[in-house]
Amino acid sequence: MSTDLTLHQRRRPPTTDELRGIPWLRLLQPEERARAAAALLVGEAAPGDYVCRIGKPVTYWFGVVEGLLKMSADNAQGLTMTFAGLPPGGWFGEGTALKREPYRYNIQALRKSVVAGLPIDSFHWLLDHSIGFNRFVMNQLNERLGQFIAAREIDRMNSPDVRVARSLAALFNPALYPGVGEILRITQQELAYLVGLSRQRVNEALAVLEAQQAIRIEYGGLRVLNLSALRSSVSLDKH
DNA sequence: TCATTAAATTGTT
DNA sequence: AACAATTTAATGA
Repeated sequence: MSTDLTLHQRRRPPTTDELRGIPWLRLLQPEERARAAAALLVGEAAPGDYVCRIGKPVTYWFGVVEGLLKMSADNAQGLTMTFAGLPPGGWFGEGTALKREPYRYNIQALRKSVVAGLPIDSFHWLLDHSIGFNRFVMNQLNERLGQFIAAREIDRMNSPDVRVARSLAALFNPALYPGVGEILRITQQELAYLVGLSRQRVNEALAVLEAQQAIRIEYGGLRVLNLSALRSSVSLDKH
């Protein structure tokens, strides 16, 4: 199924097109930006590949340029809990990078993805020198906190329709994932892996959400019509 | 550019 | 889990 850390083998400098998709670069001063861009590396991750694993030392601050990743951890009972899906424009690992601690979760590619990495020394240099960068990281930490709390709630909910709705709302968070836009590129199979349901149940849940005018199903993805409806979605199950 | 074919994704049982 | 239907991507004239 998967091998380890192939990202760390074939890596290359990012193209200008890829740099455009990195949301925090435009918050930097020109000199800061030049320095960051020179340090950035990108690599490919095949489906099932781990970008980082629990316990490994932090070497990079990672971001998704293209594709889709899954952030998860195993709890004491050995069950896997998915915290978040990471669409393009999403950056993660700042908490552990800040403290130079080992990773606290696994990041795995759900499909062929392009992942960017900022070496941890450059990460700290930017923290020490750039106000814009600090703002971005602070906002990122704040939003992520809310997302972790939401993930725990989602995990406890038993209604599949609601789980799918909330997970979609999290994936669509414009503060964390400015690269997503109004169309979210995700297949129903990928969403099923993310939420922990079967594909046919996800398919059914999406149909319900479409009937509620919250989304529109499209081939290979979906369009979010009403984000707040997804967030506040409540179970309509019969007793 | 168009037509054909393969591959991916979705809808249903 | 399996199957058919649909959409997209790739190929070559």
